[in-house]
Amino acid sequence: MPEAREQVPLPPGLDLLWGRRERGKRGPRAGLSADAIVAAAMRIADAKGLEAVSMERVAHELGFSTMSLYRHVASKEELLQLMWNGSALGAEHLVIEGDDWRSRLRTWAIIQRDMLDRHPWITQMPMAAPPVAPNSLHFVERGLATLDETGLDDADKLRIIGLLSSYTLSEARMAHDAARAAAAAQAAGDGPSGPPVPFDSLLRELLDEQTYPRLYRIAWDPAAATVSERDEFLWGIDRILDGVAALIERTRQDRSG
Amino acid sequence: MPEAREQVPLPPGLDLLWGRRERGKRGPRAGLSADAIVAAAMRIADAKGLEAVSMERVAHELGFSTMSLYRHVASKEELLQLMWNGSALGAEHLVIEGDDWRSRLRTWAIIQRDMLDRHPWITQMPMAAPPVAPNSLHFVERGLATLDETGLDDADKLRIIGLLSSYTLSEARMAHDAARAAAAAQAAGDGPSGPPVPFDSLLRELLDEQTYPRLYRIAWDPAAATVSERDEFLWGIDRILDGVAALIERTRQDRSG
DNA sequence: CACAAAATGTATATTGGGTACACAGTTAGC
DNA sequence: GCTAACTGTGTACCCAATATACATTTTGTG
Repeated sequence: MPEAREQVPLPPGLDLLWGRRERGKRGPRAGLSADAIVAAAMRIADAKGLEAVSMERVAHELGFSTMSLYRHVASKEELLQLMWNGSALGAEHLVIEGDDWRSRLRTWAIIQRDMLDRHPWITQMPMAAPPVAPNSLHFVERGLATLDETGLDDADKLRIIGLLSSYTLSEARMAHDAARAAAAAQAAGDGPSGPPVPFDSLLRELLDEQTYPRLYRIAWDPAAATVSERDEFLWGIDRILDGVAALIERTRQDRSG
Repeated sequence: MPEAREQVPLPPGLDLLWGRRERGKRGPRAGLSADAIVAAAMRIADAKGLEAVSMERVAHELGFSTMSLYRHVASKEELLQLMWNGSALGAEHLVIEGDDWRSRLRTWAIIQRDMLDRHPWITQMPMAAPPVAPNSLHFVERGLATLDETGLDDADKLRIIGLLSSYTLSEARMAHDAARAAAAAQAAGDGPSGPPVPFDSLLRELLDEQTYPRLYRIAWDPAAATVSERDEFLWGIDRILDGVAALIERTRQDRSG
């Protein structure tokens, strides 16, 4: 792999992402490319989970030898970075409809959540660095755009985007973790000890009333647990949007007052 | 390791956490214990990061052989679960001061953030299952208690706790990732290519005005980046609390109206 | 046009980490 | 004292990432 054109030294992987890694003209035409590798890795991750993504497996999927990947990708960590960026593919052509900032911002958050659900492995990725990938930044840019006519200053807009992203990412992660755990329990439960125990009865089993009075009450409330995870997620988004609305209101009053 | 007492089958690791894994009386007195192993693993993780925690290293730290750990801990994954629970040690004796729900809940969130900062590896942990650990649940219970006199119903209280937790966890994760990346760049920058590039100049380098107009403006704004990460975090907490306040207000009106 | 330089793909080997397994020594209770 | 239930350990195996050296292909240059 040739050195990056001499400029600001980018963190590993970012040079490729931003098109700053040049390939020489000599040598055989490459039968492989970073894009193909990333696509194969994403296919595997979508189908079998992130832990199924090994260099050997990706290479095999493409019909090449394991080591051939290293001619196009510096390390597995870099490959993961590229997968992250790949997951946000299409953010550049994203158009968000909506009359007011609130419905637009809500849609933006939902799109992000859907993206995470489409590629559940994203929430499992060990991220060594803040994701400064082109596609991610496109998506942030679209988020900022939803707040164009709110009168907020730029810093606050960015903070709002960060707030919603943090929450969305975290909720998706928990939901995916739970789904994985359920699937694992399912698989294990096929064994000697019968079917797995659902989460609720687990809590009922473990919580005693003295130590955890409030949780105990919630665990035993028959009305609980009727809300889907997605609705729980949306509930949280709406609370945050309430907070944003308050901020916008206050900002407007400050300005006119 | 003996089988768990016959009851509801718990996910791996939880039986130990909830004191349901019995040890026989015969045999030599154990020189090792799950607690000691977890403590050693946490020491290593605190000092050298989560990736430094290997079974070999933990065992060596304790002066035992690698395989001895497996007499007390079923797998590395279980050890990680136990570490997670260990990080929330002390939640049972937590007392949160404050006159109104808002200041109490704010304090609760800050305590959680401080806990995560004390053990940065928590945010790196691959969590295969929702954390149903005694200490974590204690902490949740304390969070619910801050909302005791708000008139909210239980389900909403739990959602609020989840919302704040999600945000806090996610923010801590990003902050730690960034810190790790900076440290890594520091180490790498000692090499041939000189000192590493700070995050801001990186963005200025990469963003072009046409594609990312809003981000471009923010990146080049001299007034930006003067706020500490902690203040950014608190800003988000306050937005969420605004949203919670709105919900409480609305709930009270619904009830009286 | 020959040939050196620059690439690509691959086989081999090393390293590191998790863990199955068998065995030796130890202790409680019959 | 005998035995079952333990504990700690050495050895072996497997998997995954990746350094290295090599054969092969292409290109630009003298």
